[in-house]
This record gives sequence, C-alpha cells and structure tokens, in this order.
Amino acid sequence: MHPASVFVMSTPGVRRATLADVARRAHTSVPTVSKVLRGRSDVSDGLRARILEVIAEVGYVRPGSTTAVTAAHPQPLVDLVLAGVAGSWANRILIGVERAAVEAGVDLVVSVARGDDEGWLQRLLARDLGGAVLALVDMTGSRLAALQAARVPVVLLDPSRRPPSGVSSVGATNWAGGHAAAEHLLGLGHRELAVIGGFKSHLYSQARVDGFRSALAEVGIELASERIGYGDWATDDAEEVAAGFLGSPSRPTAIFACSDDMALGVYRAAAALDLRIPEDLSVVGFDDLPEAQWVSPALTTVHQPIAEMGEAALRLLLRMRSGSAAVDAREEMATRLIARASTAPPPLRTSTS
Amino acid sequence: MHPASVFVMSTPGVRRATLADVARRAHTSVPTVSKVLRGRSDVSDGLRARILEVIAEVGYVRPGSTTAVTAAHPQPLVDLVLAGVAGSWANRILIGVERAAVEAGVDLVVSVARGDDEGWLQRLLARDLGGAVLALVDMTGSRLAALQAARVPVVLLDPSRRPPSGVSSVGATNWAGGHAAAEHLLGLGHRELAVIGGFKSHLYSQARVDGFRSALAEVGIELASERIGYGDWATDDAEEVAAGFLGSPSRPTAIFACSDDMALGVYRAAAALDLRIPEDLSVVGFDDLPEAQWVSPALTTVHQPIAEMGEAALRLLLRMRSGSAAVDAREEMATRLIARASTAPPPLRTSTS
DNA sequence: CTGAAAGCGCTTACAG
DNA sequence: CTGAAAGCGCTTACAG
Repeated sequence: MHPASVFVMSTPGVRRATLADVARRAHTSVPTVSKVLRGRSDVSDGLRARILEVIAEVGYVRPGSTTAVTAAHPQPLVDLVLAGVAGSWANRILIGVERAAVEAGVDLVVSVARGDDEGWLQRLLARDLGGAVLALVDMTGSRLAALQAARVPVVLLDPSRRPPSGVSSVGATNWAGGHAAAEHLLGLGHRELAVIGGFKSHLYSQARVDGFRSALAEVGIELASERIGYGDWATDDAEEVAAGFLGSPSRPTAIFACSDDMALGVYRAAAALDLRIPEDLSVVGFDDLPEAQWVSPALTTVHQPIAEMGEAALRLLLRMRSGSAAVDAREEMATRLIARASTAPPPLRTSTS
Repeated sequence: MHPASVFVMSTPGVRRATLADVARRAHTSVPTVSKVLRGRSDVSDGLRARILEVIAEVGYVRPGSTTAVTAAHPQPLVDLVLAGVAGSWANRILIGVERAAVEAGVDLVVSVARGDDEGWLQRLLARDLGGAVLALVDMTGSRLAALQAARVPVVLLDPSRRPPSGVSSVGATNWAGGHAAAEHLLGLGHRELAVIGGFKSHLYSQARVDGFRSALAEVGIELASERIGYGDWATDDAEEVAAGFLGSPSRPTAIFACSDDMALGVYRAAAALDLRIPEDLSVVGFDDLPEAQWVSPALTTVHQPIAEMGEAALRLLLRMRSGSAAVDAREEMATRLIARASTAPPPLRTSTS
C-alpha cells in the first residue's frame, strides 16, 4: 500500500472520504480537487490524472450525487426474505435478524416470497442491496444464480436441502437434537422407541432421525424399520403414523416426533386409543413452539434457538460482505432438550422382553 | 445534474432557501432550525411550530436529500417503525402491513425504535422514503416535526395520545369495544360490575372505560368509583387491583379488564381467593391475544383487528402519498366481542340488593 | 431552551 | 496553473 495511506486513519467505509483526504493523498490542495470534480479546465493534465486516480482509489463521491444516495448509504439496507411473515417461526427469525440489524446499524427490508411470485427478487435486484438473508423453504437454483450473478451476498437460513457450493447457510444442530431426545428417553428407562420424521428429502428431518437412531445404537438398540415413520411435518399426517405405531402389538412406550406439530398428532392418536401421556406413552417433540408450553400435558421438546439463528445469519452476512467470512460458511446453533410433562418412565409391563 | 435542481424547478430563478433564510423569517438562529430538521427534542413546541411553518412557506429542502431522486425514480420503499419486533402485537401489525405492502408492490423497511435511540429516525431521513407507518407507543412531537419538515408522509398506528393536527392515524373502535363488553355481561344478567383500565393518559384506556360505563348508564347502572381501577396494562398490577375488588364486601360478579394481560391478573386474583371462573366471577378481556384461547378457562375478550389496522395504515399512507387522502385522516377498525368460557350468568345470591 | 462560537466540507475569488 | 484565504451552508458542543 502507498505510504501516504498513513493519513487515512479511520477504517474505509466508516467515514466517507472527503476532498481533504483526496487532496492529501494526491499531494495537492482541496480547491484543486474541487475544480477537477466540477470539470473546470484550469488544472494541468498530469495533476488531474493523479487526482482522478486517488478519487477512484478512496472511493470519493460528491455529496448529493445520485451515486452517493443510492450506493453510499451511510446505513445500508439488508434484505430478509421470508416464505411468510405470520406464525411463530417467521416471527422468531425476524426478532433475531432485527436484533442483529439494530446492533450493526443497518436497516432491514422485509420481503415475503409466496410460491412462484418473484416480485421480491426483482425488487431486491433493482435495489442493489447489501445482501440478503433467505429464510425461504424453497430456494431454487435459478434464484440463487440470479443473486450470485448480481454479486448480492446471501445467507440461507435453515435450508431444507444442502445449499449449492459457494452459498452460506445457518442452521441448528439437528443431529445433536435427535440424539438428545433419545438420550432423555433412554435415561427414563424406555427401550421400546419409535420416531416420526418429516419429509425424507429435508436435511433436518434426516439429521434428527439419524441422531435419534445413533443414540439408540450406542446402547445396543437397533431401531426397527417398523418403528420409523415419516409425516409431512403437520399434525394430521403424524396422527395417522402414530396410530399405526400405537395400534401394533409391539407398541412403543415412547415416540419422538421431529416437530412439535407432529407431536400434537401423537397426542391425538394417543387420546383416540385412551392412552395417557406420559403414564402410558412418552412423547418428545422438536422446535419448542409456544404451543409446546400450552398444551396439556406440556410437551417435552428439543428447543431450536430460532431467533439466535436469525441473529447469526445476519452477522454472517455482514462478515461476508466485509470480506471477513467465507462465502460458503456453515454455522450451526445448538439445540437443547426442554423436559416438560409429556415424558416419564415407561409403564411396568407384565411381559419383560 | 444536481438532484436538488429538480426541486428548484418549483421556484424557478429563485435561490434555494437556506437555514439562514428560515432562521431569519422565524426570528431564531440557524442552529435551532437545524435541530428541528434533525428531530432533536431540545426545542420548545412554540418555536418548533413557527419554524415548521416557515420551512413549509419557503420550501426549504435538506441538501443531499434524495427528494429529487425519489421523485424521478420512485423507490417502492415504505418504513414501518415499531417499538419492538417481539410479541404478538408487533407481529400482527407486521403481518397486516406486510400484506398491504405486497399487494401494493412496495417493499417494507422494518425499523425498531428503542427508547431514546434515534438511529431509526436519522436513517429514515437519510433515505427520504415514500412514507412511514409509526407503531411506536411513544411518538414525541420533535420526531414528528422532523418527519413533517422532510415531507415524509406519516401514519400513526394506534397512538396512545391524540396525534397533533395534520397527522393521520389508524386505531380501533375502543369505545365500542368497551360498550360491547358491558352489553355482553349485562345480557348474562350481571349487575355488579367493575372495570380495570390501563394508564389513564392513554386514549384507548379512556375510551374502553367510557364505552363500558356508557353501556351501564344506558340501563340505569351507575359505575361507582370504587368499581373503577387502573393498572399499568400488565398482569401483576391488575392482579392487585382485582384483589382489591374481590376482597371488598360488595364483591362484583364480573370484571372487565382493558387488556388480556390484565385479565390474566384477574384470573390470578380469583384463584388466590378460591373463586371459580366463570361460576363465581365472569371476566372479559380486551385484545384477543393468542393466549386468550389457551388459558383455562378460555378468555372472553374484545377482539382488536390488529393486522387489519396495519393493513389500513399502509393503505392510508399510500393514498396520502398519491394525494388521494387527507394528511390528517383518522380511521377506526371495528372491534368485536368473542365469547368464550370465562363469562356466564352471575351466581345466585342469598341477599338481593 | 436558546443561540454564540467553533468546526467541517465544499466552493469561489484571486494573488502569485 | 496552483493553492492560500475567504466564504457559505450546515452541524456540534457548550455557556448561559
């Protein structure tokens, strides 16, 4: 770097360059730089060239210029794109992202992407923003490509599929969460366990089921395929799957549902068979939605730090933008089991296996 | 072209007004005018009003403002400023405002204003956006003044105090809601009623209490002053007030709490005295938060269409911006009583009054 | 609260 | 050509 850079005390980007900065680095005076900027002819070609060079170097922009307002926002905008803004999941994401945005002094543009609507993408590209956190369930390759081509830094928040290389993401420790659910049930004495996963193609479904299975394997329990079911993440579907488990002769004493919504389906299936929770059946969910505290009995579940994931996503984005983080980072926030009233030791059985 | 030149077109041939011009005409100093423009609070209301008048009169525009740029290329951004982003109230506002924004094809910048932090205001003024919906509990006159001086259209969402003239707002029919609560309880046969309001200075508290009182007066029941209490909108404070009502010899058979949070305080006070709801005591809340459905017994409450208020606020803002709505409009969205399990006919009494 | 004073970033007029 | 000096519009820090 040029030795004269010693004069540029503050970090570039924090303080906007002034005419004085340019003058100093070009070894000339402020009035002369002003002349160059105003297109006056009474400046020698050599000096003008040197000044123009420095102007480009330090990124000087005239106050009030269009570039100044559009490109050099003192506080840039960052996008948060959500599949919807209603619901606890979206709200907690927003809480976290907003918290980090306030802290960093950036403003947040919140867009909603519904189905095939690409209005948000067009507007985002038109605005030429500082970056985007995408909390979309379904992020197609073409949309990502458009963002990459426009050099918009992007972080995927809890993507359902493995992101393409070169795309950063933030998620939760799903495997560890499934593992913790199994350990909790094993610790209570359960040996007859079943699991209900979500869509098989979803990363977090696979990871939760795998973590659960691994913990069982560690104590020598093989999870039979009849004890693994899959739902569509929603209550109704899980109710059917649970009914299948509970209606079989080798009824499990505990079920791990990979979402709280699905755990509620297990509640319903148990109620239909007059099985009491937790006396006859223990249930563990995943997510820790607000409902988990309200339902009766209160649901033991694996807490996902959703707001913290949002916070981490925005921070990662800002680090990527400033060049201090790789563009294909992956961060995972820790999950933890919250023991409530839906789990207890298994009922005593007449026949011991 | 200098952006400001577009604005100068409105007064051709005339030198652009400066702070000094404004100061002179307002018989004050340049620093004071500067303060008003930046939304600082340390200017007296009278002086601020005079300065704002002169600013409008001479058509002063902040240099470097993007007014011209925005006029040439309307950036479809609108601000939503919230006191916080967590909680059901904020979330429902956001849902409504976002819905209307998507519909209108504008993007939403969500800012959080915490206490005395004025970062959001500085950023908003720097961006010079298409307008702002302010869902702040506490909107000081100095901040509004800065927005008015910058010609940013503004709509206050459910303001706690009557907005100054020239400022639009959207609220709920609070008086009608209090009236409906009373009618519901009267219809069940209650004659011994009490009410718990929120902060006396809050518009919506006064209106709810007044509506309640009016409905009683219509059937010839005078609400005694011992039957009117005030809390701070929160559960704890309301519990104390309710304990006072319920501990008195002339115990009411029904209590109307002006917020759901306060209604939960009534629940607690009743539980502490072994009073059953609704057999011994009927309770009506206000807001219809999600909790109202989850608590036991489910709370009868006055529903506030919060998302719809958000929607209305953004629509009003866009109409104001396009000139098809007055800048001092007031819209009220209808509340409605949702009867659940916390209200029933009053208990039979041995002594009839 | 109010505004005099100092300061900042830029422009203008002009001496060399 | 070049840049010191004066000036302009605005902001900030602070005395009263």
